Amino acid sequence: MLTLKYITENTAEVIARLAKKNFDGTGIIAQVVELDSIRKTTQTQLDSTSAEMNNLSKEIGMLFKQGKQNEATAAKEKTTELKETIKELGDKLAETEQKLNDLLVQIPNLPHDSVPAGKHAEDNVIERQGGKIPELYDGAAPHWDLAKKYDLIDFELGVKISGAGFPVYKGKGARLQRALINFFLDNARDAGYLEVQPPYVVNAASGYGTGQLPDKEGQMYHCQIDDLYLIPTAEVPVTNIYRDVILDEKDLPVKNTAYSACFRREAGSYGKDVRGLNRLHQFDKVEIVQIANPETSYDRLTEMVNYVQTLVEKLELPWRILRLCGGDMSFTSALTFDFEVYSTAQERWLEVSSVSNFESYQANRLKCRFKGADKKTQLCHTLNGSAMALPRIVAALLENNQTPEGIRIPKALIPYTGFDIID
RNA sequence: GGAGAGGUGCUCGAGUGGUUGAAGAGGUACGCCUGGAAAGCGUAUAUACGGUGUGGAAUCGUAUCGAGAGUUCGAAUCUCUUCCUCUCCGCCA
Repeated sequence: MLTLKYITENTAEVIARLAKKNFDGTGIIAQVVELDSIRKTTQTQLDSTSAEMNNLSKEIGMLFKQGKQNEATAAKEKTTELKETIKELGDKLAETEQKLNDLLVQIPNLPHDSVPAGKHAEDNVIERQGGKIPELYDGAAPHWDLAKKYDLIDFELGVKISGAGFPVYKGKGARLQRALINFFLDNARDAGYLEVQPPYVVNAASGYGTGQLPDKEGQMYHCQIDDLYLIPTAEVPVTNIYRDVILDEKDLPVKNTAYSACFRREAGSYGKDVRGLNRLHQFDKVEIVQIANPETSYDRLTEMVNYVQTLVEKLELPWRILRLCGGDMSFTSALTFDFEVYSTAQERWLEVSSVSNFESYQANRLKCRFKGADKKTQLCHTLNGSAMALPRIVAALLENNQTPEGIRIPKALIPYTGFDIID
């Protein structure tokens, strides 16, 4: 969330910038400002009353030590009123802070200046593109047909075992998955990311830390008995490594990568968007995360985007990078680039990666800070990106590389698959 | 799952009701000392919020000894709840 201080010191600017995200902040910001001033005066009153109480307690202690029982007992009587005041002020402060927090979590992150205005996906700006869209032979098929033809993925079997959206990968289909995971992890390692294996279930505190809770609770699977959530992305456990942590400035940027299965309930999505591998309840993804110095976080973002670009290039897929407009960006992001690859048989672009700078929005919730030479602690910037999500990559690989003889594997991937064609 | 022990600052470790934000040690930083280094000596070394205040600073108050609630004039110290760790037993990939 945004910091209270920034909001109250830059109200006009905050409201103006929120408008780019199509968020009318006029009312809520006014409420925040008012509650904050109540909070401050209450805090001041509480502090001075507590100070009075502390002094009185010390006096009483001294009096008892000196054996002046009567004076001590007399002094005790004075504390009753103070106690009540402290209780009242404390309750008021807690209540005010709760209200403030409830408001703050409803305010989205401020978009970066370079974010284009716009309301929908059509308003996103194509940053650059590359690769070649192949011409398919007569009789070329969408990936769900190819998956069946070559017995790579069994969607019906997944329905029997779990339900829709939980496919079973088989044979070369399963090996292709494993190859891609290793390919992505090895590349990330070579790019300087430390590989970590995080838990796939997280507690509520972690969900709050990265912003899935409280508003997007319905998107995660919840194990009620243990009050744990299945992760929708490795971003959640990996970023939460740095919750309540004060890093040393010289250790920045922190670069982590992780493979994980991801679980998303995605309630209410039906139709062609969810056909085949386009949208699943469980899928595999390799994530990259950086914790950065605010001064250089946009350099880090560029670095991450360039890195992801090398992946789609090595996979020989037709790709393009979109700079998301204000209306299409996530709640928590300040600037997001989406990667899309072209799915030739479906004749549509598929989102395979989203790389974002959250600036201090997540870090504020996480309390992820760093301390530099000046001894001051300040919030880090957090960034993350998919590098990459497997299902749509697989969809595009199958469709774009199909030939009458079989599906050919891109060169860079062959050392990982151990085969060069699916036939 | 059963029985027991414990959770204190960057680390170790004292502390069973009263100037304890917290002894002592270690680590780290700066200074002194030295031809240089070690040793030695000195100083500093948490976070948040609030007040006063500044060019940067500084300074005062409040809170925090796993978390939450309670007893008390006063709690790291007592009570309750909860989370976690360790040891032994059981179960298990």
